[in-house]
Amino acid sequence: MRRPASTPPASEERDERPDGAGGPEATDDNAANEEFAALSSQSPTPDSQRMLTLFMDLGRFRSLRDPLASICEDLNLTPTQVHALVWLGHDGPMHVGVLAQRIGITKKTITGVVDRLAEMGTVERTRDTEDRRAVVARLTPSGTQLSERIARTMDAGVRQLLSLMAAEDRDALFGMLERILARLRARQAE
Amino acid sequence: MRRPASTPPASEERDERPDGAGGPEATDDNAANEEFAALSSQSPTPDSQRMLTLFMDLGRFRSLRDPLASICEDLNLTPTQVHALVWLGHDGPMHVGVLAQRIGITKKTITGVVDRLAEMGTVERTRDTEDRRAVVARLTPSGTQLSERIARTMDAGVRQLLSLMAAEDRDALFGMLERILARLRARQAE
DNA sequence: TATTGTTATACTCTATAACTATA
DNA sequence: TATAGTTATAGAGTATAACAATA
Repeated sequence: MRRPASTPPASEERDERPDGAGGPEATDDNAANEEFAALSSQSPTPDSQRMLTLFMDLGRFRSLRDPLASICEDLNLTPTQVHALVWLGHDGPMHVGVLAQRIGITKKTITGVVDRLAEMGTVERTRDTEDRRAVVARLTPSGTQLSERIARTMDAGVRQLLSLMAAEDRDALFGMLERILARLRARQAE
Repeated sequence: MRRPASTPPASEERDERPDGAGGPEATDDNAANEEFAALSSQSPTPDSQRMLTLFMDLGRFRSLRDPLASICEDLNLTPTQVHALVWLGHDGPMHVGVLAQRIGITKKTITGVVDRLAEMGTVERTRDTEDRRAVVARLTPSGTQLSERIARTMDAGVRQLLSLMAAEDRDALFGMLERILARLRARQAE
């Protein structure tokens, strides 16, 4: 899964992997990367340690590995497949390269993922008439049905989380997340 | 990765996969499962839909797939390996079965994971003298060093998140998470 | 008999490298 | 030349099934 542990970085020909993959189009995460490098050289703060401890404690109740893992179990899908179906259901048809960005995998990997989704009849490929190099992935009716089922399960998970919170905490959380989002968007616009 | 898509459930002989895997010892997630089944049959609420929209919007900036993905990149480790090292570093030596629970994989899978970690010299196996069936995994000095490096990177990620929030929001979030945790613990104690 | 792990098998995910088609 | 995807190859993750050792 990883490089053979002996291959040198060879940073020239590497496939772009926009991990902090941003807006609908390209993103410049250079600034974000530099910021993170600066942060990495600094020391933990009381706040960051407190937050990490909370995360680990929560991880004892629900695995931190993949929030969508339980959905995969029930529907007999892999995490990657679930993420692909969720994004296609939420945003509609898109280039497979963009889909790869959303999921957080490379363009080489997305080919096989879309292959298998197409084989099971949930996704179909078409060529973009504008740019004939590009391949557009789109949900089939059966895939739409499946993605809606996933969305319902995700919604139930969210309701389970919300049921653990008092009403005022819920409202506070919404405001908090919206402010974080506004910051991210402002930073992206730069 | 999944079952061959044709195998019947055969719910008798299946390996236990405690996805909501709880405390240090066994957990009864029967109650939690029943509650979730009840939630799944209900409809989305304005709150749950608002929350889901926020999640998806955040997912455009940072892939929702695995929060630790970027650490894997840098250190040339897989997500599963990172999670194993994090838990062993945080909680100390433990039975490989417990480690599997923490990560969210089955006991069949943990064997290969620990195999590879042992090959790269970060983890070693010993027998539990109390229960000679059980195998204890423990970090080597080199593994401890690596897990500390991962912890520092995680801390930087947390500081990056906190830097997006106002001081009062940070305090509010801590209180919120602590109350959620208290609820989970109370429910577990039942 | 029940529990803890391991082994064997098969499929999926993933990255690297080399390639094709289009811009 | 640069970009969007695909193909080929190989290592790692994962589940099912069958098994061994211990309780």
